[in-house]
Amino acid sequence: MPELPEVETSLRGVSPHLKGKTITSVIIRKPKLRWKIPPLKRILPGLKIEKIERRAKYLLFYCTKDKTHVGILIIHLGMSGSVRITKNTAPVKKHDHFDLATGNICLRMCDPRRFGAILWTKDPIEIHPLISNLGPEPLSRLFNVNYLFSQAKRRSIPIKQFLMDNKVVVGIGNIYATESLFLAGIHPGRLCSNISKKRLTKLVTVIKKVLKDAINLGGTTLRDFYDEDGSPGHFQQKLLIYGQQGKKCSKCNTTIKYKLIGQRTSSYCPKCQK
DNA sequence: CTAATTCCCTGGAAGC
DNA sequence: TGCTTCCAGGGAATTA
Repeated sequence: MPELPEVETSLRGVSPHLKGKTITSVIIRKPKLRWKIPPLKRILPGLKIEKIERRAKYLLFYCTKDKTHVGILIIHLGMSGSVRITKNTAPVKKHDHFDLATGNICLRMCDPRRFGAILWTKDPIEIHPLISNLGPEPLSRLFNVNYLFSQAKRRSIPIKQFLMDNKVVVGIGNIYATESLFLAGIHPGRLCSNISKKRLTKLVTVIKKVLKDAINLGGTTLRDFYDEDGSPGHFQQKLLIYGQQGKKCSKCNTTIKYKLIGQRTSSYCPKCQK
């Protein structure tokens, strides 16, 4: 399930193969993922991929023609999507829904559950409706304790749901919210407005560390995530609390429990997290 | 505005 | 073996 580290891993894997290249062909095998895919066969060929960036969990392919900006291809991996670099001629696997080729090199998107999205916009990315209301990037300076404290005190939801809210901070899903709260010693069900500034300082620090560590290990592969080679990430071997219910806490040996918070399973150590 | 709930979709695991 | 049931998940849409 791609969260920020998995999308960042995808970006870093794919970008060197595609940056500066001209798109030669497009194949759409499944016309609709989360939404209908726009008529990219007619739009993209001949355009140059000027650069690829990530915002939240969106991959952004900036396309130009004769050095002039034309539009941005937006790819969201949903919960089961992945992109990889293949040869054009490589056999198509089940759920390979989309190809973008530059000569022999092909960006191929696979998405079994089809919660992903492929979109096209000519507008500046900041005004796109999916992007314009997003909170700050967690690895940026905008995401700091003063910001988090001011946001948290005007909301009344559990801290875990708060962290997973895109308007608060982007890119943090169930895995990294769960891990960060364990490392910060905060119970996932605690109301966000009821946490001291000191504890939120710790939380900001561990969120940044967990995300960076995961990026360095190529992300977390639980079911569907693979990098641009088709290799899995390795962060799942470092998971201390996510999915560990019933096992012993690595810090205090207490049995790890879990409960539903905001319709998501949330594991926690009842002794270490208050 | 916030918060709570439902829905989209399918593979894999568990239960019988 | 083969069925049925449940669960995972981001985030948009809907409702209160």
